[in-house]
Amino acid sequence: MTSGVPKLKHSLLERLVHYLHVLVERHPDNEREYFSSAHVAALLHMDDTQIRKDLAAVGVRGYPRLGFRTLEAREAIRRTLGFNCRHRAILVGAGHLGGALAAYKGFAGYGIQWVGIFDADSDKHGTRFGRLVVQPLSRLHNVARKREIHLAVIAVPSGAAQDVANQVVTAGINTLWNFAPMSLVVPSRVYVRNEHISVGLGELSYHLKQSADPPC
Amino acid sequence: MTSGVPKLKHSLLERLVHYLHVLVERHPDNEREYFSSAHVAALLHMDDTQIRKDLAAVGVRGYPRLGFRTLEAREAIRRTLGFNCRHRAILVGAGHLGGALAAYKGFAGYGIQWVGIFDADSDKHGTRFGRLVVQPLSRLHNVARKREIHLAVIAVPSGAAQDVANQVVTAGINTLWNFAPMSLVVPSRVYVRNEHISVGLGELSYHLKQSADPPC
DNA sequence: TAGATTGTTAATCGATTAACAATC
DNA sequence: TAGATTGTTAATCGATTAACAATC
Repeated sequence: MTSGVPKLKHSLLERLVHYLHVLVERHPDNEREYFSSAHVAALLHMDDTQIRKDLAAVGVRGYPRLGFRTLEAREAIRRTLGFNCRHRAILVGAGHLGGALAAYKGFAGYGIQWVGIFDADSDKHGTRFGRLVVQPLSRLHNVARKREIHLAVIAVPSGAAQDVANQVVTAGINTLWNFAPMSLVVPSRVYVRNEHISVGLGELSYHLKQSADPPC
Repeated sequence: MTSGVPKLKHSLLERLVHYLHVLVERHPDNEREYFSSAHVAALLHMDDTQIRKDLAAVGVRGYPRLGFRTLEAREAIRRTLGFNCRHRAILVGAGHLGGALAAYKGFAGYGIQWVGIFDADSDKHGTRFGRLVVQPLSRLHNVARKREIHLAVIAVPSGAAQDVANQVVTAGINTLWNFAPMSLVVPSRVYVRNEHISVGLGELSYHLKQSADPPC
């Protein structure tokens, strides 16, 4: 491995997303030209040293007495995370969840560009989702041949997920975002991010159990 | 802090969920009476010592030469996470995402029992979601008065989320599962788990940027 | 018995936090 | 200048991994 750019840890990436929230979405401090590491740290219940180190890691330097430039930090984080790139993505599954994802306007701000929506159910074919029309999954190959597709979002029932994953991988897509509550088996070159609902639920359920009175 | 039971770390809870997947859902090894820590470790790309320590933490002892009893470990994890409890929950938001959550059969296996679905949009009132009918949010207080509600799942657009959170908290619900892509301000006694799509997206976007050719 | 696997202690590693000099 | 805040090194803390005796 002779790559010059070290791969950033997931934990850092996650913290960067939180910083971005604070910097752009969460607080009316948006408008402030500078912010201090202590300020962000307090909002996120973190140590301020961590903030400074993380910002240094993405190439942002602060100014003693003033803090960090909001605009500069925001753009550096966005660039680091790749939110300024255009990620061409397809959505497989036009059910409730697929509909929710297709309807979410926020994706555009993160660089996601939908180039196709697919579903196995022929009743759904032709249905409009914004600009796009639901197509049979069999058309995936044609779509993928025309333009490189970077990401496939899988929002189908568990029973269909592995089959969909196979087809998507065969079509040459190497990054998968899996919303089906099951693990997918894919070749090692393929990257899968699972959005398993049970992880969050496990945490919540434990919390509910702990605070139950009388104990469940 | 004189509580006898130490609060388990989130990281442990998350690992437990993964073990449960492997043990019940993921592999046909379901049927095996025993499993070894090395086996689970290999499937999850982890160190086997970690598995043994985690199982010990939830009170499961293994048997030298044999491993751990599948059934015993599974039930211990489920009990630890509270999946054997009945968590009475309401769902606020009957849009795409709310529909996806209401339709997900898996929740029953995690102890979630829906006791009400609410939406601000009067066009949706009366719509059936399985056994339940969408009600106006104003009826929340009545529903909450009849039976204690443990959890409120918030699946409304960003703009409405804070308002919904306020009402839910006023109705006496102290645990929130927030699917709206924004942070909620709540009293400190209220526990919020955020399911922010941007966290997963940040990781994926970074990965896509790294593997982009030509670089985005 | 020999051998596979656990349980646990010790060692390592990495992440977090504290301290403080440098800066404007 | 005094004071607030960064940048960075050192210290602490906790999590991970290695080692190995105990067990069946």
